Amino acid sequence: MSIELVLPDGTVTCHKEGVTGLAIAGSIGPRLADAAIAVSVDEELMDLNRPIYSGGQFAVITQGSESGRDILRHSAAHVMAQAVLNLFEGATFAIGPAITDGFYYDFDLDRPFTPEDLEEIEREMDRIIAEDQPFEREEMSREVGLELFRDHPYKLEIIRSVDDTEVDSGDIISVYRNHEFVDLCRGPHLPSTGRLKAYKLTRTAGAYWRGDEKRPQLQRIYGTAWESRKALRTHLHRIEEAARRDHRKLGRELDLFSFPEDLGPGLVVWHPKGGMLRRLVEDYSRRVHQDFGFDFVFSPHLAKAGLWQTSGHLDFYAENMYPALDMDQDEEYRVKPMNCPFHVLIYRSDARSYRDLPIRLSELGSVYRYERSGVVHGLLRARGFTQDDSHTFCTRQQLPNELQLHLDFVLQLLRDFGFKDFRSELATRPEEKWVGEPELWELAEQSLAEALETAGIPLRIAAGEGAFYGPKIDVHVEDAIGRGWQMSTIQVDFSLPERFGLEYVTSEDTRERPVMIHAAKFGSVERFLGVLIEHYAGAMPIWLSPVQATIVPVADRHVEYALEIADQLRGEGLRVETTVGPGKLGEKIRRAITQKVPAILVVGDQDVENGTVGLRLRSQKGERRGVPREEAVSDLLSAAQPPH
RNA sequence: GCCGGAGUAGCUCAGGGGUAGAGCAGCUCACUCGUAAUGAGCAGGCCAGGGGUUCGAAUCCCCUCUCCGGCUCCA
Repeated sequence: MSIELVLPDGTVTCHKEGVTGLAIAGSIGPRLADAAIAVSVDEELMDLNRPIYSGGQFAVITQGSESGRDILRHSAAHVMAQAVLNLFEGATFAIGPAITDGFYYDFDLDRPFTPEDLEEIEREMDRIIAEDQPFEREEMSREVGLELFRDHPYKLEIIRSVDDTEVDSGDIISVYRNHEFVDLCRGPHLPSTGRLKAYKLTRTAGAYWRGDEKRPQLQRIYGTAWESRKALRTHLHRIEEAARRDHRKLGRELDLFSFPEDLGPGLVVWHPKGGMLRRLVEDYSRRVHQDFGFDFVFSPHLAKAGLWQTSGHLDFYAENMYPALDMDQDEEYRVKPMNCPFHVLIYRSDARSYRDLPIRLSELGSVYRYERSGVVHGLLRARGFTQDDSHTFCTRQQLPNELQLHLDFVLQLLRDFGFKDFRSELATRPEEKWVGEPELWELAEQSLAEALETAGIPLRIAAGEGAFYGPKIDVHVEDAIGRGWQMSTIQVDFSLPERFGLEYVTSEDTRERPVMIHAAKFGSVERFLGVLIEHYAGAMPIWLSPVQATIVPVADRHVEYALEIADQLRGEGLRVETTVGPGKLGEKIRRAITQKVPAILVVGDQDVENGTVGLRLRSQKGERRGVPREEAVSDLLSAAQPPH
């Protein structure tokens, strides 16, 4: 019997049944065979040496590809587990997948791993790799598997939970064996351990079995593995680069903000430079909200517990809320974790007609959420933060247009701050618990999907992952070093209008419920600034720089001229500082550069005489001498224009 | 909250049972200088907080707090 395999370029090839992926790769080209890690037939990944019995779409998975790396990392995880079981008496192993940029494996043993343990494990891994042990796939019945792993309770649990449909023939599980080591595994794997060229164990951590804190805590070891030493080095450099950009470090170095211990975890104070940066971002937000037809409202930080009862937050959000405050007798108050109930009350403060809709209420609203002590992380995860929040109330007919408008808004905003690559996630109606009408859900989901398609934003549909009260989209950006961040969120809500009994009068003089759209464009102002600082590595675009230009006089006799130029720039609305006082020229310039000031103007004898400046811009290499003063001013002014 | 690591001057870090050190930053003085650190001097610490062991604790032990890396959750 022969089988037909279709190559990615459309070529149809014929092979004997039972041919291996490696043989096919070899028949295409020897270099391909060298780079091959696995193959796929109709999307099903298979080991290189596994016989193929059915035809279909055929592809070779090579080592530099993402799925090739996944396989490599998964094999690295196996080798690490093998090393750990060899070295640690009584250790048992749980689960060890490939993850973004690396892999981990969870173990249960009577003590945590130490940094020295990692070195020893690496040595044992090196030995296993040097032996070039082949990975051999073996299939067996569930019963045989249960017997094989009788000493490893986590494996038993996995075997019992394996879905019948996962392996074609129902009751069959697969394991991979290399020398003395055997692990339950779907595969595929590298042909042999010797193919692991570059890996590194990076850190240890505690992790709950199946991510459930009620279950045993295991000891996790993280590692990373790459197809070459060079790729590994590049990755380690990227990690260093990320550390260099850490907004907490830059926040201190650039004197933007701090987290004083006396305040408490997750609470930030903004220093003058950071305050300026934040104000610029917020001013931008207000401007664009106005452009898009939003109205501005304000609300307090507290409300009676009853409001949170009506809104439902005390039912499904209580664990993130701060405990009740006793203010007046018998009356409890709660600090707000969200702004929506306040905006709902504003809507409800008057009888609304269809002529009033849509009503778009916006607020830079500070909220407080109780985050567990282990999760706070600088500006990215704080306990007190400010949302550029809005709540739009519209008719169901207006919903598609409104969603389009919100998405346009979000994309303009993210683009204006220098983000170029977006993707988005659409969370649709959950299977079980949900409110509203199915047609409305569908309309909302469709409008969101269409809006994203029109905008050309890659979309992942998270089927059934929506909240019970409505579908939502999250917009993620990719930063300058390729990390993804979730920023904006647009959320449709069929529940709150119901809970608060919101209505409007239609043109037929009947009553209808409005639909509500929650939208946070930055997500949180703090978090957005944190991401922005990391994206730009602290070197903000000139329109956002707290100090846009530093004027440096060469000697004391040039101070007067320097101040004159500073005044002129300030008069044009630029943010300028002048370095008078002691210190050499080089030192002052160095300071301005390390403080990431985008423009440095040096003035000396020749400049005073000719009415010029020396201009050093962050965006250009080196400096320009003798630039006419007016030219420098107008250059700076045009460079400092905000995008909107 | 849980697991690991760590808290020494404003910052970055050394020291590790015998009464605290460096570099940078700060202050003073001198130098007045043309594009990434001039030199000298001065000042600065309840060694996170509390308890214990000891003749003696920054150092060893216990508890608490905070930070870092994860788990979980999310903006």
